[in-house]
Amino acid sequence: MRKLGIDFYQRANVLQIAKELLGKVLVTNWNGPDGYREETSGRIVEVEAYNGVIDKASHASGGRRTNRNEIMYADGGVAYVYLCYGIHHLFNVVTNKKEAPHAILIRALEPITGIDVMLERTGKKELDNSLTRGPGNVSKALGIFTKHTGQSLLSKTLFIAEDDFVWSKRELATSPRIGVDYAGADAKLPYRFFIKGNPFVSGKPK
DNA sequence: CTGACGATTCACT
DNA sequence: GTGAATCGTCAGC
Repeated sequence: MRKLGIDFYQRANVLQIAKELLGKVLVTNWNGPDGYREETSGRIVEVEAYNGVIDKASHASGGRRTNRNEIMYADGGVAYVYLCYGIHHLFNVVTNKKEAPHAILIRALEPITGIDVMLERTGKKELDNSLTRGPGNVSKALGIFTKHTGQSLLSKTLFIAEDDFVWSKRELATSPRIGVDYAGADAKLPYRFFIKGNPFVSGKPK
């Protein structure tokens, strides 16, 4: 496993980065209550790209800049985590350089390590598709909260890595983003990328 | 200070 | 398919 470097995140094409994130491994490694590290990780199978100030679906649409989304304007390679519906913590990867507010929402993972810890965090009894299906569930399973916003993705407790795993091209699918109907024409942009047929991908199958 | 609402999820009809 | 949960954020007064 090789941790992705800063250059991966700071490129200008957020759609390209989003596609490349499919198949990578998202890892958290927080200190557990007993002092031991609790590593949890999963392979990324669904993402959505948010393309800066020109993207009406983005929190940074039109150059909108608030205390909440300020971190989107930072140099790429950090986390943007915010609370949605007062319940769900949604985890995003900030990309591009300073002042270019690009972000990629991680929507689903296929669990790899720490499944027992994830079950504990989510209150589930056994592994099924719902454990890391959907952005709210991803954060819950990996123990990601709004307090982690701004944390470097090159840190020891939160990072993304690659191994030698590769998808076949046929498995890559594209669609409009979910839950962004307020964005007018931009709601139709094909900025959601996922692995066709993977059971952890959110939404109805096909 | 106030009110409206959201890049969602889940239980229920 | 419908609706509730739940609270920080933000625009407007």
